[in-house]
Amino acid sequence: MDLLSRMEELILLAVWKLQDEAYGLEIRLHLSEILGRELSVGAVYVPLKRLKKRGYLSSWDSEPTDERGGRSKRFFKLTAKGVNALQEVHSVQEKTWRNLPDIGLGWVPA
Amino acid sequence: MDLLSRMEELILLAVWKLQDEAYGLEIRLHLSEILGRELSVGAVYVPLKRLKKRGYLSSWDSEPTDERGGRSKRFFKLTAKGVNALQEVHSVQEKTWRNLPDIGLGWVPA
DNA sequence: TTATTTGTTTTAAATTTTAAAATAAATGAT
DNA sequence: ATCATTTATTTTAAAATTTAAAACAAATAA
Repeated sequence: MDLLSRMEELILLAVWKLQDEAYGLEIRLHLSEILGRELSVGAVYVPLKRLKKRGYLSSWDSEPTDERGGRSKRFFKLTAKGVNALQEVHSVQEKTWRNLPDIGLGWVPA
Repeated sequence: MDLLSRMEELILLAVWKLQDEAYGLEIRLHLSEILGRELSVGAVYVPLKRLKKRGYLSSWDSEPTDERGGRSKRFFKLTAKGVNALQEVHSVQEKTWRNLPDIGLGWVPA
């Protein structure tokens, strides 16, 4: 089983966090804020499609809304497999970030 | 400023952890244990070289040892820039993994 | 009907990852 | 001495991922 890539992790976590508002442009906005830089549209939509194809996400298309430009949105939701994959990276992160020795370079993680 | 990729993060953390034993094959062994699967040699050496070129790592070549096959090793050490980059991904991980709502899929990170 | 807004898709280049083969330099065995 | 084995790094090419930009689609506003 392969670990999620960085972007895949960020996108799955964004879907988790955004709950009922997890669709492409909103995910992009959310992650842009967290990263402190503008993500391109493709940087989100391309991996979203891949994650769905691999069964980490499910999706459904909404009805259009009556706002200006309010097209149908494709909403995403984590699958059990998606949660599992997140659990795996989390476990690796736990292992790698724990018990780092002091090497006198000014910072040790909390 | 771009985030470290997953593999870059893992390698920098391995160098940190291994301290005086941070060279290619040892890093590979260490990460293979953590990931629970065999990493190819290139999977470690290729990013190591890139991380050095970008200034996240410094290196020095040891003298050969008197063990069977004990060639000179290239040891790596984190630079201040490397620690900084780790600090950045750590900060993003903090933000993304904190306050995830319960979505009833059987697991919420500690 | 034309412009603007919100949203998704496509595409192609750049970058990263991976596996495999090649190379290098050491000791052990015959 | 020569050959085999071991430890170690380099190179290479294919596959996969990331990214930016352009294209496309469908809605409301003017």
